[in-house]
Amino acid sequence: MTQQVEAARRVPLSRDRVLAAAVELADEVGIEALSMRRLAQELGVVPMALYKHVANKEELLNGMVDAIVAEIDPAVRDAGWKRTVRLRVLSARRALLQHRWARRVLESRTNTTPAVLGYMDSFMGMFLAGGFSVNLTHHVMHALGSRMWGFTQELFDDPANENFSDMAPEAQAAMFREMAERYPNILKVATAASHDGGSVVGQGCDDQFEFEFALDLLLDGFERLHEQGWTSEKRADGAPRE
Amino acid sequence: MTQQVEAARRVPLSRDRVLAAAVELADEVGIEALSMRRLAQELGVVPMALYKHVANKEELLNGMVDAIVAEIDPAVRDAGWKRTVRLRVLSARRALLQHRWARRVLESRTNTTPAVLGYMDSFMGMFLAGGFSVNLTHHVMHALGSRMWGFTQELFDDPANENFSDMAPEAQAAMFREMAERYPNILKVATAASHDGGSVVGQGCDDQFEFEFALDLLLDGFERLHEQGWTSEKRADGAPRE
DNA sequence: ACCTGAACACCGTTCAAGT
DNA sequence: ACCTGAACACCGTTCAAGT
Repeated sequence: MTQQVEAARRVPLSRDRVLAAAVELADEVGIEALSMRRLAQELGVVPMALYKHVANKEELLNGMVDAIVAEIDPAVRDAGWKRTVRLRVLSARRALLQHRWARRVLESRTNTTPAVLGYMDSFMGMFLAGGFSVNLTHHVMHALGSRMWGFTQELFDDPANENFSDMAPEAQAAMFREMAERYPNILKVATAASHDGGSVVGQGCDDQFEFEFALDLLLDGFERLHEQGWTSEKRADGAPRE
Repeated sequence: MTQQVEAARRVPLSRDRVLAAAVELADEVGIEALSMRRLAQELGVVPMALYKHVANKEELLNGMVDAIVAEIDPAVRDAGWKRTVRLRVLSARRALLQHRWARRVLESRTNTTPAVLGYMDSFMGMFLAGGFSVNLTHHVMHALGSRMWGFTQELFDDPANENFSDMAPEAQAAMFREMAERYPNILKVATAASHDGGSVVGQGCDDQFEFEFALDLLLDGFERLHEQGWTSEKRADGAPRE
């Protein structure tokens, strides 16, 4: 450990080394525990030394996002727009899932970086190459939203009922009764979902399946609109075309 | 101002008063400037006084979310599932848009509160009442994701090009050339979008339109699956039913 | 028993003093 | 000119001392 620090001290700092260490540290201890001070300590330098390579913490986070975006596979060629888009999204999903902090950081970014813009540009290119009109491409990008990054807000991120299995049987029963009374529909859906899944509550959802379910619903919808030649453009008289 | 503080000091603190003040303060100064210390100051009390009404900051944020969720209109009756769901989502959207911090706080919450569970429960109820199977209801809820809260991650939140119009003409032209070279597709889509919109870059997107576009794509998809009697349930031999 | 000021263990970042 | 320790202005929360 001390050896690592010593070795690290010998190699001169660089922006890349700072970013790589930040990604690694966030992977290990979580994004909320990633501070400039802690990162500096990990690199064996004084906190202020970081500020020569990143302007501030905001720029550090931008750089970290770029590093993750770089891990997304390039678009496959000659596969048809639908398959190309689908594969790309699932590749993005894989990259983002490997760094659990990446989703939140990406969402919180307001200044889009070159890497992010580049990804979006190539993404739009897949639709345009597939014959989509510029107009439809625009709306379709909005509809995908953060799904183009391979994620959507999962409403039960880490279900709080992880401790459910640790609870005493009578406490479980009481919670069950309360759920049945106050949230009958949730209970119905949750128990059905875990039917062939895992435990009674929680763990029942296959995130990957749900993600692809929604993705394919949208892609099918896009396909239908594309075939119809749908557009949101107004005609000269101001009435919508459709 | 001092009068307000004086008046506030006279009324005894309560959980509701703390939460209301927190919502108001977040509306005014933004969520990142909302601190326990600042909130206490606004209420004319010592910071530690807050801890008698909320266990910690996390619980304060939970309470704030609940307050916003309470602003969402109840489901309309006898309107058909599609219309009911649509109206509810758009009502949620209105509530969430009135408090720009609410989206981020809602997303960051991991322990779902009773109010949030109640909303989700009534949301599932709309599909079930519309004749959806429990199975389809489950997947459909996942597909809606955060859209059921009336928002989706807008990829250009506050476009950084707000300052674009402030730039010198030659700087604008240079940026334009760089965009054309590095991000040709983004440029194409952006200029087309702002065709009947506003300026050349940015301001071109009607968020409300884009939101409803995606929402309706999904609702139409749900309708189709519902009519087909789609299900993800496995048959006895383990093969998917469809 | 209740209330609260001081203190603790952190932040990101500035700045001036040291080399 | 470069580097960096101390300092500034904050956090959320603990805790003991005061009433």
